[in-house]
Amino acid sequence: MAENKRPETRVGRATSYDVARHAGVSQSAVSRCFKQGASVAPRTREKIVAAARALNYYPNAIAQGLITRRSNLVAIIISNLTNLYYPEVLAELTQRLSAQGIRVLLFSLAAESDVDEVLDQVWRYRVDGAIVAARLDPAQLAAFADRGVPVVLYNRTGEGIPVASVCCDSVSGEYALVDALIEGEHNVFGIIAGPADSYVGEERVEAARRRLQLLGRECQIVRGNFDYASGDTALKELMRITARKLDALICANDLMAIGAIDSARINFGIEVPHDLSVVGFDGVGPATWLAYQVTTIRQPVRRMTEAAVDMLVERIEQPELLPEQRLFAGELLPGNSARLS
Amino acid sequence: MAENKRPETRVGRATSYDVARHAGVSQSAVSRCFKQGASVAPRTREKIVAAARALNYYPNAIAQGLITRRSNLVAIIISNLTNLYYPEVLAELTQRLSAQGIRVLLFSLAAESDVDEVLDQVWRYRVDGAIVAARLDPAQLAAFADRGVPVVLYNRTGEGIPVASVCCDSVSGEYALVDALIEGEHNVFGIIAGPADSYVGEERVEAARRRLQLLGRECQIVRGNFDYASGDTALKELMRITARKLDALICANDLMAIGAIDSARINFGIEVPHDLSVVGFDGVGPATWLAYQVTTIRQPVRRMTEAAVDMLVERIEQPELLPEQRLFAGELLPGNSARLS
DNA sequence: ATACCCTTTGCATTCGAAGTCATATTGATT
DNA sequence: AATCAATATGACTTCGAATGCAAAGGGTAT
Repeated sequence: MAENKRPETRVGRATSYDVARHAGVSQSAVSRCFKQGASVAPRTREKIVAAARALNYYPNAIAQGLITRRSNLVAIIISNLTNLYYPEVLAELTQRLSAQGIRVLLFSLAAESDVDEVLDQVWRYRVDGAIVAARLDPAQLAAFADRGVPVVLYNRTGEGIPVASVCCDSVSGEYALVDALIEGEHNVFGIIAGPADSYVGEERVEAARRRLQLLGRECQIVRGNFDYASGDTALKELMRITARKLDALICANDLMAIGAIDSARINFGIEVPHDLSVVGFDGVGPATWLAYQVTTIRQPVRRMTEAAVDMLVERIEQPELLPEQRLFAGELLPGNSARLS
Repeated sequence: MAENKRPETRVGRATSYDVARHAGVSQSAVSRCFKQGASVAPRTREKIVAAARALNYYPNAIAQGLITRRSNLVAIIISNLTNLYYPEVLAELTQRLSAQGIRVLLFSLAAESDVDEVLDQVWRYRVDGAIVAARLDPAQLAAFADRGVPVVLYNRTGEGIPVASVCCDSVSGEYALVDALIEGEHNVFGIIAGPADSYVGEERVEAARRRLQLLGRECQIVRGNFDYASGDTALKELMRITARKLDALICANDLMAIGAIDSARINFGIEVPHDLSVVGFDGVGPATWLAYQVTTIRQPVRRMTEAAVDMLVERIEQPELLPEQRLFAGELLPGNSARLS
């Protein structure tokens, strides 16, 4: 400990060679020492650990990635983080992957058209896998398969192409909502759809429409884009179309439901749920706020993210595993934004 | 083009050697071809580009990182993504970094105590820099300096230790809010603070308290934890303490302000802003919803994220640059949750 | 003491691209 | 045709850790 200079004055960080020299062993020994289950004598290990600590040594994950062909990186590709629903998903995914010793390379799309540029980077970083909550076209999905990079889609499917995916069941969810509304004796139904390029959006609307049709009810559909303002706009449009007769409103997500509720109360002086019942989908935080208590389907985010991570890790370890789709039922939150009986 | 097998049957992806062989040139040539501004004859370049395309070649960023000692990775460390304010920041940062050719390694903390484990990984991946929106203790900050990894703190400072940071000015923001409330002739002031370990939380509360004191007003302070439910709880507590006389409420963030507004209206039948004025901080999406229209300070997120990325990139390129603090004034959104005059 | 086995250890090579240096090619100039 | 500069190209080494293989060490049984 007589040295008062830094152990190694070089600019870069200590390498396994530095540690080896300091401990009087070979580089191989250092490598083995940090590898779980390799044969190293206790005395040697001690010396190496001491040297590593003295030099502040951290193995270079980049070099490890190069030689082992395992980057321990997973790409998470999310289209619009501003959708209130995704932050929770992202936090869950990140923490679960961390727990598995996997790091997250995050890609957030400003526009869906940026997917190709993102994929370019994904290939370069030799990620071990990817979790995607964005629309991928068949060619893009094929690229993953070609390269042997496992993918798990989140709340999307391959739409014909076999890909592993985790989804919340739109159909059973919407059926439950529609059935509950029917119980509540509503007459004039409206639907606020999501943007046309949203997979779950279309699925939810289609399911609701079909169920209503089956039960012999007409409905008006207006398109929104999943945000608060579009809930307001769409509600106004529906009020116009139905000559203010609307009394049951199905929204493709909670945020639009909230926008519609506010609009109904404030712009039209309508009481929710007394005069108008509104239901949503997702179970985001604000849906449970006192002012809204939206009747909605809560997605089991924890179970879904757990499934996504499990499926991905499995496929990284066993690339030959076949695609599998896992569909989780959501839970009906009765809330207080709809008369249900 | 007579081959109907894949160009290269190996499991891994094509390397620069494969491309070189296919194009009949050396590996060096391939490397140069993909490097901006290197000398390659047009004819050679064509051959290489054609070969690269044929083999579906993407340079291995891991290998590049090893040899150049530049990973082009930046760590983003965020404590609680569920804070409504961060998703927007994260999306902005990610997109801006992408535009600079930098990839994001995301770390989301479940608990503040996980920072050391996260940093361990940060060192291993040899990130070029980090943007941190989480509490770092002096030792952790020193570790960044030791390793020569530039950091930019987001809405935090080094609290004595010099570090580059980007913040929204709590003091001027709270002064503006307090002054506006004073204009509105309020008498009984309450404050809902953030959690004790939040830097901005403490700063905002302290600023508001000081300003009130300066103007000769007393106030009651109750601690919340930045979420909706704690706004509700804290409001109840304040109503108890003040024997329902509370008529001006300053909340350390918008989410608690919203919780308090809902609680006041629904649990106490109080009219906001007629009987109670509530102000927040941040300018998150829900603050502008029709039902709330929170009077608040909007953080200039775009300018702040731009500054954070610029500062970081500058420091990656010129490590000798000294720490700099950039403080952005927020904009007072008058809203409709407070009587201001 | 010898033979034998099992654990430890080091040497040398490998991953894939970048960059240094020396050589080859090209073209312009005389 | 000879000369020189400028450009183009390839051979070789490097980054830092992992690993196959051979050799050395340590212990036990004979």
